[in-house]
Amino acid sequence: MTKPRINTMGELSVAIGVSRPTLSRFFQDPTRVKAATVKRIEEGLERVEYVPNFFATRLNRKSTGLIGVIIPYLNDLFFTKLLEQIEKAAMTAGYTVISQCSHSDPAIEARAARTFMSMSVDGALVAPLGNQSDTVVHERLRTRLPFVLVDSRPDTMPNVEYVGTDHDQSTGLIIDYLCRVGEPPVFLAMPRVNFNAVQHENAYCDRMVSLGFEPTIIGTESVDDRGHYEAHGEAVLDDYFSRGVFTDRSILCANDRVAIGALRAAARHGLVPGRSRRGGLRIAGHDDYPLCPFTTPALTTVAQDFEAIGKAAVSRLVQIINGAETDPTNPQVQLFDGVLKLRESA
Amino acid sequence: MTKPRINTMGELSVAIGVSRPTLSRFFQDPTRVKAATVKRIEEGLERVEYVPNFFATRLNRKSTGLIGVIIPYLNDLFFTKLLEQIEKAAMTAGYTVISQCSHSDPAIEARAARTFMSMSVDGALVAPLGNQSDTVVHERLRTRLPFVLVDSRPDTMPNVEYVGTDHDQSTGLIIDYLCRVGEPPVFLAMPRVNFNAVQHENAYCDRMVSLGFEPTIIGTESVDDRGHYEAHGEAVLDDYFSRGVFTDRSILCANDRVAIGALRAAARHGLVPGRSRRGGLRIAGHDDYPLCPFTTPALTTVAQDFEAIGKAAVSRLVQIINGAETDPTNPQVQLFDGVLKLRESA
DNA sequence: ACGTAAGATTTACACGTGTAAAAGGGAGGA
DNA sequence: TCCTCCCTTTTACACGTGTAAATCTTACGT
Repeated sequence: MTKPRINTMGELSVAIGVSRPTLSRFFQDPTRVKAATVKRIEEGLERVEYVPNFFATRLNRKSTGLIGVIIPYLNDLFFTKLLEQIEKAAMTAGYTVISQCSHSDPAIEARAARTFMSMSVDGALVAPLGNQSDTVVHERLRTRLPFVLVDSRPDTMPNVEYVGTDHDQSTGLIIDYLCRVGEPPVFLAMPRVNFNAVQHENAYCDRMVSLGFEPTIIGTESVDDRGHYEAHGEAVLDDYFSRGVFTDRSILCANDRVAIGALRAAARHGLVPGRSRRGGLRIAGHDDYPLCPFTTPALTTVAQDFEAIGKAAVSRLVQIINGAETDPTNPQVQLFDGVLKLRESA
Repeated sequence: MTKPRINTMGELSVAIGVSRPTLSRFFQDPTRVKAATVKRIEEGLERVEYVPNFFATRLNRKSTGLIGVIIPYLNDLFFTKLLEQIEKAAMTAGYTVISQCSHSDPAIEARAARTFMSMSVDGALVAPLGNQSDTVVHERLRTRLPFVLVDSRPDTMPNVEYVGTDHDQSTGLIIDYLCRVGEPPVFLAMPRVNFNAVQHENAYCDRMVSLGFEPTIIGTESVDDRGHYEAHGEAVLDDYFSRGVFTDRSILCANDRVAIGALRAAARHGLVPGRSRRGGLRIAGHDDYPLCPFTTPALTTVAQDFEAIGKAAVSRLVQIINGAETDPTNPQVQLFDGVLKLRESA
């Protein structure tokens, strides 16, 4: 029933009569061993149980086959969806992902970075925490390892490889739509914990101005809330709605989680946002959070292409790992377009 | 600006004039080194940059200080919330968490288990995939390492330590409430991909029978959907509602994600579930998914105590790691009570 | 000045595997 | 039969740290 357990390659080599270095080659790449020997080894492994020691194998290899990934929050489907795509892409590329979460704490983010360095990961993929991120930490990672930023990029680090969404395009897309079909939108911002937050605001202002409208931004005053975006959206709009303000306007939210809070505020005030009633209240989001099709009303938003971003980030990182040149004065930046998701809320 | 980099403890020891074994002790536990020496070492570390090699340190220690955690899905706030609590608890207990996601694939789950064994993690915490989980994999982990199951427990593994929610209690709680205030509920099940699914159904039936009502279960026919619970809930109820069935009943959903789909189905049919209208449609969920307060109407549900479960799981695992006896014929099972969250939908 | 003990150093070996160089073996072709 | 080539084995060393035992240093009390 329970196969005898073997702990070292040495024991294994005497147990199945194949030399240890041959076993070493076998476990790294079976094609480097004669077919007949492969068969003998595999038969041997049927009889005993053995897994090569992870630490011993990585200790001497030139490449550890590891990719480190840092995401800022765990309780946000946006990042988990991104992580999911990254893990899948890395797996097909033959890498093992070590993922760490910052838990919105710069100290933990720094700790994760140190772990990666001490593990000699082949490269690191980082979705930064935001304003609180310790730039020094990222800078150190960048100079030590192949390093690609994902999702958002600090403006203090213009010299970093980056993969994300083209917010000018994606935000422009939904603004154009909103303006085409009804009132130009007010922008419900999120707390400026993130570089994307500012970027969103700017993209909104630029587009509004270029369309000849006056930008109006609300919801920036509320500080922090460490990722409680829904509560933020609800609180801000609840305040305005109860004063009778914005109840018949278009409201573009910084992201879908804020928008979900906004929908909630509308419902509390008996307002039903919808694209059908031209001229009335409309609410739109950004990101295409997985739950958007199931909100009431279903949320109109712009989808980020998680899969493309995840794949591109891994692919670029692997390129750098394999020796692709990177020019700090002119880093490669890949921006993906958003796609309009017309549903009911706007 | 950039401090000189040092790669090995040997080099570091000559650089700051402290012997290598002393440095080794310092990095494991500074209190084992005289205060004056600690100061000297720390001053030295100010001048140069050095991190101990992760693999080399773990290679020889009796304890690696690592805890392996496996969760089935990443795009489910339920599990990420659980993982978050586990990571925090582990961190305060002085352990480093290596988390892996099964991505609903038994092969990946098995691979993660193998990784843990090869990394000699001190213990493993596993939220199993469900029916598709390879029991042999769990069994092997259990016999090799301190091992605790979380969230759900296969009935094929009655001999495992387990921490989760008391579903009889939590489901009973909401059934009692629903029956007390209105019609006895129909149970909208989820695809039986999970042991909890069956357990929920059973808990529902038992309670209904003991209250003298006839249990009615719907939604079991739909297969798989690999975690698309919302779509499942919406599809099932949409079908019933369009035939005019269950439009004025109480509907208890297997979990909140199913319930969110159910709310959506109701909205599509112009139905507004709510506890205010006694005798009308009511919809309730289970788990207290973080978005529940923001659905329209806000979802009445039973909260699982993520924090308690995460802490208890880590704490129990650490006990076992530290030598606590475990009796396979009588494993410790810790079940936490759910808490009723009365909101608007029921 | 001496003895003592706590902490530091030295020495030596261990962990389990990677890897390179040299030596060995077997199958195929002439 | 011999030679050649490919694969395997042998041998030897390396990786960076843990750890135990013995020795040394230092400070302290007398």
